[in-house]
Amino acid sequence: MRAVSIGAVAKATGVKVPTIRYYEDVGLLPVADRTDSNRRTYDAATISRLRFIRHARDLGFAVEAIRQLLDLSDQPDRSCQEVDSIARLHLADIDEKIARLTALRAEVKRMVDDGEHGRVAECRVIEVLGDHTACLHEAH
Amino acid sequence: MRAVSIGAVAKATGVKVPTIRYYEDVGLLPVADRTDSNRRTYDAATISRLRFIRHARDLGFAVEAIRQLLDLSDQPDRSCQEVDSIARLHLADIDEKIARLTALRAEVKRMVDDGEHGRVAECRVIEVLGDHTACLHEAH
DNA sequence: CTAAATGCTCAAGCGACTAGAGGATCAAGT
DNA sequence: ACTTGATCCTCTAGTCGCTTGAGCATTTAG
Repeated sequence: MRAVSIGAVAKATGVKVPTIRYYEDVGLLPVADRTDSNRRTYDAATISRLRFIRHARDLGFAVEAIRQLLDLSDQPDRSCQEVDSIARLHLADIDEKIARLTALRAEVKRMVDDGEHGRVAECRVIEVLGDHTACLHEAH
Repeated sequence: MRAVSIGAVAKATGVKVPTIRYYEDVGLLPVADRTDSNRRTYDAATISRLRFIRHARDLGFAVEAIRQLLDLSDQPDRSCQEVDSIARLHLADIDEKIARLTALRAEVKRMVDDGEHGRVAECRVIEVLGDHTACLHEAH
C-alpha cells in the first residue's frame, strides 16, 4: 500500500483532487513525489496530514492556524515557550468553540424536542449564540 | 437606545462595517431602515442576529446553514417535519464538530502539559483529528 | 464654523477553493 | 496490439465570503 495516486487519496480523505494540489501549492502539504510520467504519489503520512487539514478547516480554523498546528507536529522538539504559547492560544480558541457549539446544540436540540410535541414554541437560536457567549469574546 | 448607527453596531458586535452592509446585500440581515440622510439604523434585534451570524461563521457554519437556522428562528410556527429535519441535520453536524474539537483539545492540552516538563515528546495532533474521527464521517 | 469622524456607493482585491479547457497517460477489455 | 474510458497533468478563470480603497456627503466635537 505504498505510493498511491492523487485520486485514491481524494477518495480516502474526501478532499477533492484540485484541492489536494492546491494544498501542495500553498505549502500545507509537502511537494509530492512524482512517477516517471509526472503523476503525484502519496504515502500514508500525507493522507493523515490531509485528513487533519480537512477536519480542521471544517471546524473553522484558518489555514494559518492549521499551518501552526502542523508545525508543532512536524517539529516536536522545538523550544518549550514557543510550543506552549502557540498551543495555549489555540487551546483557548478551541475551548471557546466548544462552549459555543454546546450552547447552540442545546438550543437546536430543544427545538427538535419541542417539534415532536406539536409546533416549535419559541426559537432562541439567536440568543443562545448571540448574547450568551458575547462576554467570552470582548476584544477580538 | 433605539436606532443606532452602523458604526455603533460594528463596535457592539465586532463585525466590521462593510461586512454588515455585505450581510444586508446577501439577505442575512433585513434591509436596514435609513435616516433622512440615507444612513442605516439598527435596533437590538438586528444586533443579536448579527452576533449570531458572526459566531456561527466563526464556528465554520456555511452561510446557507446559518440562513436555515435563522429561518427556523424567524418562523417558529413552521411545520414540525420541516423544522425537525433541518434541525436534526444541524444537530448531527454540531455533535460531530464538538467531538472533533474535544479530541483536538485533549491533544493540544497534552502538548502544553508535556511542554512544562521539558520538551514536547511526541505530537499526535494529526492522528487525533485525522484518523480518530474519520469513521464518524465516511460519506460527506 | 471648521475639521475629523463617520457614513454612503461602487469597484477592485484577496483567501480558499472549484470548475473547465486541452492534452498526456494508464488500465481493462477484446 | 488496440482502443476507449478513466485518471492524470497544467493553466486559466470563476465563486464565495468578505476586505480594502476611492471619491463624495453628512455629522459631530472642539
